[in-house]
Amino acid sequence: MEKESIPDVVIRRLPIYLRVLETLSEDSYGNVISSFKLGEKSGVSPAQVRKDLGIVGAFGKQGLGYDIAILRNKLKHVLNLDKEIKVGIIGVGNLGHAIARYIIQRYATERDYHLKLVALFDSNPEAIGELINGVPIDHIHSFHDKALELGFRMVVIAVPAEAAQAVMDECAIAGIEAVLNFAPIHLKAPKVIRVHNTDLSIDLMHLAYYL
Amino acid sequence: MEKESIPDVVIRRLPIYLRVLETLSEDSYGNVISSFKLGEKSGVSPAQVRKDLGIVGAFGKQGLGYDIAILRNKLKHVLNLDKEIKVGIIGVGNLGHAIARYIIQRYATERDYHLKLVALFDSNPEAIGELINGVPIDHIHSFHDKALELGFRMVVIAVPAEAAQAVMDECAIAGIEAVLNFAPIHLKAPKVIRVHNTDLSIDLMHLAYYL
DNA sequence: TAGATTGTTAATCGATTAACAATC
DNA sequence: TAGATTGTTAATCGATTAACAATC
Repeated sequence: MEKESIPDVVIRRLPIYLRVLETLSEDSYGNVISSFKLGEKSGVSPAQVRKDLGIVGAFGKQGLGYDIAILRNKLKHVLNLDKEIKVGIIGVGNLGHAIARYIIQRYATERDYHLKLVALFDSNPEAIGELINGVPIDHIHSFHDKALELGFRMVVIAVPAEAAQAVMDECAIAGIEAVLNFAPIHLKAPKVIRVHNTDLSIDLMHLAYYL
Repeated sequence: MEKESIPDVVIRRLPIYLRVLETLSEDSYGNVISSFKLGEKSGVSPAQVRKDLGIVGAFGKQGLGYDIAILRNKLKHVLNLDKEIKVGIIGVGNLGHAIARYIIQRYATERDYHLKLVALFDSNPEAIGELINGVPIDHIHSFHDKALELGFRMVVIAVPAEAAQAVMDECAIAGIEAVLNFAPIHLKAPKVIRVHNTDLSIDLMHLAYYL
């Protein structure tokens, strides 16, 4: 249960399990799912599922499986998703726009979706003030103030590669703790910030190998 | 050099190395980069870089490092990126739109960007016929015909979760070989199709653990 | 009870790191 | 030559899989 004791590979699979459980949740209380079925719907082996769940302290019943509602709550708790998580987006171009709308829409339509978009930033003066589903675009200069005012600690970076390191440096100063980086560049960050990267082109190039 | 002999973890890092080399390429021929510098700019250890490059058959010179132009070409060749790769997108909502524009824009502005968007598909009759930077949106019903006609073997799925498995089944029938899936669901596919998944919500939930 | 499925251990497999002789 | 950096091996580390006793 200690932070350091759960390997990142395991943490990475928890949201996948959670996603499966969420699609099952209508008919849930008292209901049960086996590691076989959960694994099948997650693309993970049954043994792996049981190992992962054991590691995070989620246990089932022999002969039956895991109680869906209990498991769902447990996974949410481990992932910090039992409280609302505020997110800011820096860079509101094509991709930033799409990401913003995606998060806002899921928050609006799914009870129990705990990611809330609270701020948008861009450097283009033309864009400042524009509302995306009610959330205004602020100038990047006000990032530090807004971060403190609104209290978000998670940020999505969707600016061009050239601007990304400067943005990351700003994040570090503002005390941001987690960054999802869509800019196609490896960012330097203090160790206290957790950075994950995702890059469409890299994914496509990776796939190209298998053609 | 045999397909089966290069582990996927290694393949996954090659586009990252390539991305770094690309930013260096202006002043390249005859120029050289060490595993230390390449590793630093990639977020990978120097030992790892040397191991990876050795595995794919890219070699440097002791005391100097790797010739940038030669290494770039080698990596492109290994990744199949020395030929043009045609890509289709299924699902042209927010995300599909953004992905389409991103690929088209990079293809238009970067010499040496070998991913070419050749087709877009959606099921919404309102969208059919619309052009995105010159590429028309076709009805999903014509997917099979268009895939054969245009000859693309790589597809991005950006439809809602409910529609994704049916789309994947269509891909299998049409002989698609590589799929990048943005739908938040684990898709079943024949083993001959390589499927990679990317899901914004899962990335954010993963990060939430570290808050 | 009989059948099913867990939780956990041990075995296997694979990836990363360290180290250094070779050599440019 | 002296300094730098590769290529590769061996050691370490960590993750996955198999198997099965425990037990619902």
